[in-house]
Amino acid sequence: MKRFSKRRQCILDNLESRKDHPTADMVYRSVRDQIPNISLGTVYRNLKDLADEGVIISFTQNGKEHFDGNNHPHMHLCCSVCGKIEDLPLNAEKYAPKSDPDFMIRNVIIQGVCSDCIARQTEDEVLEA
Amino acid sequence: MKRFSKRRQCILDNLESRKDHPTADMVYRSVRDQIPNISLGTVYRNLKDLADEGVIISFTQNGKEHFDGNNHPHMHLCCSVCGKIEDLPLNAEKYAPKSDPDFMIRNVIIQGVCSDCIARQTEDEVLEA
DNA sequence: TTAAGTGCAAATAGTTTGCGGGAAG
DNA sequence: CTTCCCGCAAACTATTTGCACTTAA
Repeated sequence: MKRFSKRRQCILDNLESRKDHPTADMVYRSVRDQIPNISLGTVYRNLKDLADEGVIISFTQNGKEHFDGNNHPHMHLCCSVCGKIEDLPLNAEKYAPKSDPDFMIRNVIIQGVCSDCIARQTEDEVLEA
Repeated sequence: MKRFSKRRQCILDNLESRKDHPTADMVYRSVRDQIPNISLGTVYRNLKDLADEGVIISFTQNGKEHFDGNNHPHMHLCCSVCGKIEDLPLNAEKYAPKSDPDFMIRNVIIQGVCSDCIARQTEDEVLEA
């Protein structure tokens, strides 16, 4: 049976209290304030368990796994240039796939380039010319 | 200037001709039929370049990068249990994020559990009880 | 008491990169 | 020629895991 360990609780509290979308390493560094001898492996193990149980959300961006303690249905807008991750409200009906209407949606990720980075890229091209 | 190398062309052709969403290793194994001495590093390099140029799409699922030669706007429905990846039509206008209407959408990923896996999980729970 | 959790360090998996040789323009 | 591309193997990064020891229940 799953236990209610101090570390697990601390990791979950940390994740739920922040509004960014940290990686395992970011959670590790933050949680050491409260539990200085916690190990990175433990952080990875607990985050993985919590994600498998559906308590938290996880998704990969730029080769790194990011975690989100907010498990209300919402979307993630991700800019592949600057790496910014932003929350968006989710209209679940809108996304319900016709091919599998019972598909249980856990997370929706919109990947692309944000308007700031589009502007920056256009500038760069002008400079090159 | 970017060259039009035989390997790059072969990798792109391979990707465009298939309707699955292969990993670098899957492309590598398939492309060796035509170019037996091609190296895995070359496949990685070219896939990365093509993705950076926006010629192909890439996204990470279950810790592995998947590639898609179909760059018409569409979504990916991904089951985190069985790993199935399915294409869905996308109406880009409809999904334009309100917080950044000019955001250039490259890919939309819907993560969750497909109905087959939901059914299988329910079965398992009955067996456990 | 005892099964689950943890720290530590080693192992793994996927991907990237430096370099000398090879090919395209 | 000269610049980019490739094969190869080593390097790197993020993540997982085995084991002896703790801790929650």
